[in-house]
Amino acid sequence: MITIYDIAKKTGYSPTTVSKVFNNYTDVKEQTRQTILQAAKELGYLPNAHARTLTTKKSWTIGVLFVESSGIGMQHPFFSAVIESFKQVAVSKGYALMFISKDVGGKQSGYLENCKIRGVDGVVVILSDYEDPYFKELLDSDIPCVVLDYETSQAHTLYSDNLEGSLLAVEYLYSLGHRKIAHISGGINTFAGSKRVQGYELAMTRLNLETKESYIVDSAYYSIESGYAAMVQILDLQDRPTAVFVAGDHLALGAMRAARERGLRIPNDLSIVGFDNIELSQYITPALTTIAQDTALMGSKAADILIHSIDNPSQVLESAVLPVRLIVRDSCSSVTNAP
Amino acid sequence: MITIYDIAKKTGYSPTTVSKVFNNYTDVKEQTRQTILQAAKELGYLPNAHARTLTTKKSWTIGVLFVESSGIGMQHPFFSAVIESFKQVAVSKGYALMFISKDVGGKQSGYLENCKIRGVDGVVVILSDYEDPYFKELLDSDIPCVVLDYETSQAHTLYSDNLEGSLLAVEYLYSLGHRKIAHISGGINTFAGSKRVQGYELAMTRLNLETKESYIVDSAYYSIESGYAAMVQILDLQDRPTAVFVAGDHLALGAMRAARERGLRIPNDLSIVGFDNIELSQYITPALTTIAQDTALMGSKAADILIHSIDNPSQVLESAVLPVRLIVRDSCSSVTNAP
DNA sequence: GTATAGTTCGAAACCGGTTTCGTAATGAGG
DNA sequence: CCTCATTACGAAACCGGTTTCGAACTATAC
Repeated sequence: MITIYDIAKKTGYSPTTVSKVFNNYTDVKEQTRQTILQAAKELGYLPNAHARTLTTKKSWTIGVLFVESSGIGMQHPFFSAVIESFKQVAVSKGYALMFISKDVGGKQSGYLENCKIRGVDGVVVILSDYEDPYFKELLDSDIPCVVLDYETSQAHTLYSDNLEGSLLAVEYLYSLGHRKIAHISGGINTFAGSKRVQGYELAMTRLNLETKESYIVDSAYYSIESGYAAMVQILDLQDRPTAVFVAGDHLALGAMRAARERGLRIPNDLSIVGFDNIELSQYITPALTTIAQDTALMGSKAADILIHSIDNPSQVLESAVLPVRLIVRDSCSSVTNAP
Repeated sequence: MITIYDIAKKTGYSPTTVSKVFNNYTDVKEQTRQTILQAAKELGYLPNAHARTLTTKKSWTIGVLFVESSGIGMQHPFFSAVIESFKQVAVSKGYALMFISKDVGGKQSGYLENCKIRGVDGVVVILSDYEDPYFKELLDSDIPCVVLDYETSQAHTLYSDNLEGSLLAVEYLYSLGHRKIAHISGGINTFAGSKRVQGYELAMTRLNLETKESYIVDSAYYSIESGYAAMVQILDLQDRPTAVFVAGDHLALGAMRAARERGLRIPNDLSIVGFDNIELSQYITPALTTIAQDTALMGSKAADILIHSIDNPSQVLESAVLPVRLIVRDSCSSVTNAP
């Protein structure tokens, strides 16, 4: 491995001067700078990030804390879309992304511990379970964090306007003539899930619609199976709804399947609105009407906030709620006048 | 930050001895070991990975080189599934994953350069374009690499039996009575794509079926749009096939849409077999019959191979081809006897 | 009591950089 | 020609660990 000492030896300058060249110090003559740069190129010198980090305390590494309960991890389309967008701006600013896990080498140790050992400059957090004590431990620390899809006063936060999304969905169904609108929730124990339920309830009362308790069925996960089970429950109702607002596209997929198996046609017999606008939603039949989150914006904005916070360790916490939009496709129809 | 020097000061032992405790040296008395461990716990000591890496030359970090041409990166379901599985075993063995990018801080520099600067112990590579000169540069280096979905004599490799997959697909269609079977390729410039074409051709000749040139249409990417365009081309053919083996599920999605828009019913008028078994494929209607790769196995095996290669830097290159299997769903039907 | 072997510990060098601070060389001004 | 301010450079300490090697100390054998 070529070090600055090798360059120093070759050029006759000291390691100090060589270091200064790479750090753009002004107190080095232009000519010597060129000489050193030239020698570095000839020798194929590459800086050693670990050595630099050791002295500067800056690793140019951002930790990615990215866990979701079902364990599919990176395969989760929403999560991975956000991280991909995050990564692009982080890389452009010189940071590398490193996955943070709970245990290192088989030994359980916690996220914070890992972050400290690895010396990350900041962490972007995207979890499905924000009750995790190891996550809280990280939050309580002084490592800059931006947490997504969650609300807390302890870190920078960024989330979509889930409430508004629910309003859009329910109002849209209302505008189509639906009055009996049910909701399949994505788990009120999750931040987004609870916001979406809230939004549903708010919309219903605003529209002067009765919010029956039986019309809200809570599914534990955002999985297709959960959606299926939830829809079965709804279809067994005495007073069946004409439309269902489902808190996630995966859930909606399962819900649609359940409806179909019961012989219901979508959208003719039952209208469905999803949430998330995952890639699949446009390719299924009928294409799913859904609420889209701006994952690209969330990722890039998260990176901006985090990096800014790393550069300026001020106390002010930034927080933003991102706009959502309704994407109308084919899974909803006007309610017929026929009984 | 608490260092071993702090522990040394507190316990009265030397930093050397403290270090030895954490590295399980045998020449330290059990009692002093306990004393030091106790002090470490009380002080909240955490090792500094960068300092350790600096001397040991081992970073306990594995680089993830993960790019695909359409730029969706992590959102690619196959890629992300493999990496997720890879990550699990890597983490369990004490490694952290770090994304390797081509440029650092806006400056283009190449993968190899990044790997060296960051001092990764090895790299797992999964690309759609293996012609990238920066990738070749990495291959030529002495950094342990395991490359997925590709074949090369310069690194450990791991890929699915694409050829066999094509055979399975075509033979299945044949068994259903199809004789006019077309193929939408996923780009012969990609490793998997070319293998799948080869497999298609091999199957056709084995079955004594004529392989018309017009029956193979090459699509540049594995995108839905490409599949759509390719299918349009096929449907314009004089002698239209009764079945199409499509080299990717995304392509198949586009192909199915094109067929549907032309008024063809699947599977009644046209049978389709896909490749990859992405999550969507089971939820579309008709559910897609496809060839499944074992992504979990690929990821975990890749990790095993790479880590073994890091631990034993021998010259022998491992290579494995992973089994695929046909997943029969609803997108194929027997060919009718009617003309 | 001495020789020998085994146990336990620490001094010091090293990994590859950064940064402070001092100094020599250079140039400007009078 | 002398003073003073700049400019250009380097010695040395430091970041937080690891590792070699020698020394001191203890235990065992004779």
